[in-house]
Order: sequence, then structure tokens, then C-alpha cells
Amino acid sequence: MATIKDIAAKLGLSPSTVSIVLKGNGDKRKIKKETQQRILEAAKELGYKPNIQAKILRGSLSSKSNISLYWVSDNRIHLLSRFLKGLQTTIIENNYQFQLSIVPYENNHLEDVLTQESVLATNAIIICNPSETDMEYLENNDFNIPIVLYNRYSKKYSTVTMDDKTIGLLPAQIFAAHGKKHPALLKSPATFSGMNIRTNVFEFQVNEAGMEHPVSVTVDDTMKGGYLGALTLCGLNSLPDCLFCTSDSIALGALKAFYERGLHIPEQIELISVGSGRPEQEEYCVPSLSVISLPLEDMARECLKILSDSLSTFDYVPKSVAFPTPYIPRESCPALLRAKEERQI
Amino acid sequence: MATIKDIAAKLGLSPSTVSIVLKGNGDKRKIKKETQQRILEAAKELGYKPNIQAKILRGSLSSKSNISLYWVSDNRIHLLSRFLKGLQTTIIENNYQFQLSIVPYENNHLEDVLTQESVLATNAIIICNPSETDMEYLENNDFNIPIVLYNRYSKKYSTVTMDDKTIGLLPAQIFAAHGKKHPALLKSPATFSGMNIRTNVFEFQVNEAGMEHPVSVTVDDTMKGGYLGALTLCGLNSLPDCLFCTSDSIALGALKAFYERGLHIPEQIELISVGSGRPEQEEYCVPSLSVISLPLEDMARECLKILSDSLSTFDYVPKSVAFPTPYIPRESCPALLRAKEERQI
DNA sequence: CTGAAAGCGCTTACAG
DNA sequence: CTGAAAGCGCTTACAG
Repeated sequence: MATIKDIAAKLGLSPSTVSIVLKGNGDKRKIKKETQQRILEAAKELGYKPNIQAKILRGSLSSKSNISLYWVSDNRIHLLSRFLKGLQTTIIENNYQFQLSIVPYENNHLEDVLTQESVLATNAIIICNPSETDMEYLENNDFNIPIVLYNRYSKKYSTVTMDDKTIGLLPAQIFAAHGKKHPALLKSPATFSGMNIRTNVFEFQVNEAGMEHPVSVTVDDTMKGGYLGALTLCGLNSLPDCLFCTSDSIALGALKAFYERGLHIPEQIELISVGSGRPEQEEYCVPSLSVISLPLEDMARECLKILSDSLSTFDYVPKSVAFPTPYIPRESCPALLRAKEERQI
Repeated sequence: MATIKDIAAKLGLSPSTVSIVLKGNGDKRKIKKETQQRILEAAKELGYKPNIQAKILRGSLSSKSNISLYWVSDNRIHLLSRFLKGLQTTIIENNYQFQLSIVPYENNHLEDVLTQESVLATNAIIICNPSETDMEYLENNDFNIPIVLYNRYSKKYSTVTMDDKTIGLLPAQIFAAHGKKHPALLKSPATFSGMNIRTNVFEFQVNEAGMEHPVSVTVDDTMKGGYLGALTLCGLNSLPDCLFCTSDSIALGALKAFYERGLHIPEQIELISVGSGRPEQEEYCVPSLSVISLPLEDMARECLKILSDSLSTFDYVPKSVAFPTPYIPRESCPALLRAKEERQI
């Protein structure tokens, strides 16, 4: 990497002069036009790239703490805006002096981007969506800065979690209370163990309640996936009378399929989804979606709080916070007025 | 801001020792336990915050270029994920060595965050959603680094735009070709002049085509806004037979209202929306949305390309790229087979 | 019109 | 067990 010194050496000038010209103050400081030309050309030729770390350091600019947010770059990216919203609100509310960097990574390849070197370049880290493989990498390495995991369990790092058991339990209990007998499950391939907990608990609890063993269809975590999965359900000899979807995307796709097949929701099939998407979308689809609501924004806020505390107290002892996932009944599975388990949890 | 030197001075130790302990290598380097304790306590007491710029500089880490993305922190934040997706794909495809920072700002208050000081701390900038006030600030100030504006016009900065005229023109032409007479418009308050262009051109063109003057309702740019706006339309003495919505959110809310009122789309009212949201959502709502498609991802990609070129060639001459906004007919306004203006534009 | 020198905060190899 | 010194790349106040 070429530096100002390199350019100066090449041209037989001093670093001062080169710096002045590169900063665009050549005219103001009356550097000869010709000299300016030579400097700019040399910069281009040598591929000069200003080193902003040096600029910041030199200028004693009130440098903000850098928080790096690691987010997987697959179709979970559309959840990022809810999470970011939570972070930004918190930053503004608390007047946190944070610079937020987004680091994309590929599923199972966290280790490619979260290196010891990259850790040196930030003050604290939020890690979202790590797979089992990624978690193993995290557990087997040491990074001497505050790190918080979003929705993952660890003894080594701070965590902000929700209760995956409840997410599977609630829909099963509600369907049971509604007298349903034939449950179905539209799920996407598990990208972390919590997803298996959700679906396993649902299947277990549905059995406990004396319902049939659920029909389970694994689909892509997209609206198209949900659409195709629901078509599969429609093709069965006997239709399910209730359906649990593991994401909003899947549920929204399923709604379209049921509509096209002339199936009435909730009359023929009650539907509850994991509320991972935008609440506004859940409210304004037809029929509106009953969901187990995931408090992404609140969790994002808590991630930042934990990091902020760690940074200011210099205390990196792992801290864990779990968030409730309340059930929000809407049209796709209306509340029974008498049912006590459907009160806000 | 306390530094390592401050801590060393306070304790009568050398900066070396303090650095070693703070980095977590105290045991490895056999620093007395007691000394370590004193250092950590002093760090906490003085509010020590490691200066990562200094760390990076000192370590000669292959520092990435920092690209700052300025995005307004109101409900437009849900569009951010599409934009980010475009950026991330480009970064990965081209193996760009960029660190991406997200800088939130309040509408009309870009000047609070985009300061000369903050510009020193980054290599290049993408500015999204500036208001007229924000644009004025930009036009009246000089920043000596590459800056690209997303969806705004400027002679001073590079721009990546779409054709706002076409966005208003197409729906009017299509409704006219379909023989519609009673147009309506659901729009949100203009946050930049391009939005006025879209709606003005629509209103003008609809008149040109001999249709009635459109009923125009201004609503919040949310699904709720669209829902309420559509209810207003339903309450009119004579219903519109076609409707142009200035965002996906508005259109989706409107769909719900029409459904509840028993109005059939497209039979009774044809609907075209500005396709600002997720394409998957447009496809899987009921009925699916006909949209003027905004190529956010491609535009994001182009923003990054322009900055990357500027950075490598050291050439900050403004460059402008305009993107087409193709019409995508779906169920809410099906294509007439014969209509030539409905071929992909 | 251009250059020499100091220093931003940190870490490391070396010395003791 | 701890310290003195050098240097990462840059900019600025000063000198000439």
C-alpha cells in the first residue's frame, strides 16, 4: 500500500507537500500547479489510498466506539431492518457515541470474517445468526473484547435470547384449547438448534394434548416456500385443521395458497406463525396473522445496552437476558374469550 | 478521554506495562497480579476507552476502506434491507475491501451527522433519502472525498437515479389504455421533489388522456395509511375505477380495506403501485401487486461501483447513472395482451 | 513555493 | 517483573 511518504520519495518532495495537495489544499497553500499535477499522477499510479486511521489519530477527532454487527447474508437479511431499527433508536435515545459497522458473512463461515485481526479493529461485537458450526468456532476461540450473541446460548459470551420452548409450546396449547385435532407444521430447515426446539416442542405438546401426530412439511424460508408447502397440505387426503408456521414469510405464502384453493382461514384451518417479520405486515395481510411475537427491536436494544455497559465498566463478565415472546391473536386464529392461556403472556 | 499514558502516569508505571495488561496479556507476560489489579481499576476509574484507530495504525493491519451509508431513521428504514442486500452482493462478488458503516440521521438534519469532522473519518459516502433541506446543505458545502447520492439529482456529486417522470407516466398510460375513466391517487407527503414529479406527472397525464381529474388522498407512508386512505375512497359518492399508490406499504393497506369492503381488485378497481418494497411480498399478497419496479439493489450496486472507481482512480469528477423502472403487471392490474405499452419497458 | 519536526495513542522487540 | 525507544501514516504550525 502506497503512503504519502512513498509518493514524496518518488517525486523528491516532502511528505508535507504531498499531504497538502492530496487534501485538496494545493491552491490555498500555493503549491505550484505542476507539482500538484505530478503528485496526483503519482498517487494514481502508485494506487495511493488514504489511511483514515492515521487521519483520525492525527486529528485527535473524538473517535466513536466502533460496534460491529455480524449478520448472515442470506434471505434473513430482510429481518435486519427491524434489528437495525432497535439499535438506532437506542443509539439516539441514549446518545450513545457508537459507529455501527455491518459485517456480512456466509452461513457456516463466520471464521472467515471474524478474525483476530478484525477484532482488533473494533470495540465490541454483536453476532447474529451463527450456525452450529459458527458457534463452535466462537466457543473455541478467545477474543478480548465485549461480544454479545443474539438469540444463541453460551456460557462464554453475553447472550440476548428468547424462549424457544415457549415459541413451540404456545401454538400447540392454543390449538388444543380450540379443540383442534389435526395439526400441521410448515417449517424451514433448521439453521440453529433453537429452531429444532421450537418444532420439537410443538410436535411433542400436540401429542400430549391428544391430537394427531402433526403433518410436517419442510420448505424454504420464503413466501414461495410457504405457498408451495401449503399447496402440499391442500393435496392431502384429510386437511389439517390448524397450522403452525415457523416464520412470517412462510405463513404469508401459505395464506395465498389457501386463498387460491378456496380454503377459509381460520374457519377451516387456524394458523399461527412465528412473528419474525414486520408487525405492520402481520396486521394488514388477509386475514391478519396470529403470531408468537419475537421482540427483535427490544433484543437489539438490550444487545447494545450490554455492550455499552461492558465498555464503560471494563467488565467483560458474560451477561444473559431472556425476552418473553407474547402471543398476539389476530384473525388467522382468533382468541376464545374464555381461554385464559390466550391472554397476553 | 483517558489514554494508556494517563493510566501509566497516575500509577507511576510505564505505558508498556499498562498496554500489556489492558490487552489481557498480563499473565502471559508475568505482570504482578497486584499491578494488574491496579491498572484495571485505574482504567475503570478514568473511563479509559481503547483508541482503535491507534491500534490499527500501530498494527499496520490491512485496513479496509470505510464506506459510510447515510440513511434516514424514519419508517423508510424497512427499505434499507433491499439496499444493503445490493451492497453486500456487490462487495462479495467484486471482493471489495470495504468496511460498511451505517449512519442514521433525522429527516432535515443531515448536517448534524455529516460534518467536516465525520467526513475525515471515512473514505467515501453514500447518501440516501436527503430532503430538500438536506440537499441544500450538501450543495452549499464541500467535502473532499467521493460522495454519491442515491435517487437525487446534483451537478456537484455523483448520482444514481431513476426516472421519476416514468414512474408517474406509466400507470396513467396503462389505465388509459384499459379504458379507465375515474382515477384515484393515494400518496404520502413528499419527502423529496421526485415524489411530487411522480404524482404531478400522473395527474397531468391522466388529464391528457381524457380521464377525470383524479381523486387524491394524502396518507401516511404505512399500511395503516393506505388502509385508511382506501376507506376514504370507498366512502366517495362514485368509486374510482383505477388507483395509483406511491408505495407498496400504501397499496398493501389499501388491499385490505378493499377486501373488507367487498370490492374486487382488479375487476372494480385496477391498482398499480410504486414497487419500493420486497418483490416477494408484491407477488404473494392477494391479489398480487402490479408495480412500477424500483431497482434498489441494482442502484445500490452502482453506488458502490462509482465510489470504488473514484477511490482507485483518485478521480472525483461527478458521474451520473439513471436506471429504468420497468412495469411489472400482476393480478391487481393484469396486462392486456394487445397493449404494446405494457411490454417490459 | 516547499521542508523539517513534532505528535496523535498504541504495541512490540529488546533490554535489564 | 517492568521500562525506554521506535514507529504505524498522517497533518499542522512554523521556518525559510
